[in-house]
Amino acid sequence: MKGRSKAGTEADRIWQMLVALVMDSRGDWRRKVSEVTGMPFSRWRALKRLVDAPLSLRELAELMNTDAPATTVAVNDLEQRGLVERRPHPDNARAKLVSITAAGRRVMDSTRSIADHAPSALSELRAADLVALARILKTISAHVEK
Amino acid sequence: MKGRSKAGTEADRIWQMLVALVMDSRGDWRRKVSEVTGMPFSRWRALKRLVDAPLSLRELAELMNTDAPATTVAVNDLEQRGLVERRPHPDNARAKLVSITAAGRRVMDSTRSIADHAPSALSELRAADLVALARILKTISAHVEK
DNA sequence: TACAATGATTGTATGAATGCAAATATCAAC
DNA sequence: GTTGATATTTGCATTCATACAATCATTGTA
Repeated sequence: MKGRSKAGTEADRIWQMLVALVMDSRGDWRRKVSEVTGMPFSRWRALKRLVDAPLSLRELAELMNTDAPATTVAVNDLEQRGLVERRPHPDNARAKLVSITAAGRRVMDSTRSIADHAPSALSELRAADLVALARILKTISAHVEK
Repeated sequence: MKGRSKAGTEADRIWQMLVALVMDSRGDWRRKVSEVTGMPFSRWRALKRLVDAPLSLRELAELMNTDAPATTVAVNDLEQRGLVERRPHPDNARAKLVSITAAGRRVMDSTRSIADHAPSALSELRAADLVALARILKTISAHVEK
């Protein structure tokens, strides 16, 4: 369902470089997110998916690549922290819609500015490359948010 | 020590975007590395630091941001798998040098080509942006490897 | 020599991620 | 209305990551 049967598109190779780079030298980012939010990193990941629109637990589970029980536990936790709300699903009495609260948005904002040193290899890029990189990443991020 | 008083903030912000992007949508990469190597992801991370040069346990612990006991456990595991070797430190009888074996290098090679789909936001970038991104990442990676 | 510091190890404890089994309530189809 | 599928929940079991206390040998130094 992705019109892309070849495992090796150019975009995929670039993505692998990105992932390898970040996962290898990601350092303390997870740790810092946990410290700032006071909750496990996985909670932050869940909360992030709810920024744009409410989701059912089923949808959230799918986005997170986990199963329903794990999602229930995560949402329970987030709800007890007052960061999300469970509301009945308008079209389906079985499902529940999970939406982020104002407090939840505040938590997400607080992590947006977490300081993490760029590896020297990045900070020593030519200025033009930095600008280009910033622009490209902005494009990607804007697209991902949707 | 890093000639980076001004460009640092910009580079750091870009780095944060990179990290957030990857950490949020990294999907199954960790999982796949574990599957291919048959060991926890953290072992791969440790092994990666030994590719370039042998390290003492102390040095390895510092690079991984963990403590000595955790490092001992990791090295024990890697040693039992035949991926690293412990040798006496030439200058310090207390320390031991951990070096990667041929089998260890083979494991690292096997993970270099792990397929991971790029998020659609990335594959839909303009061709020129993809090229620029690839070039920039190559520059960064080459620098990091050193 | 005596003593503090270093490097490694063993053991223990805790928090977290992940996956599975089973129960409940609702829906959709027949 | 009975039945099978869907959505959520509870509970459990396993594996990992992480941190800390305590021990032992070695080193450097007073």
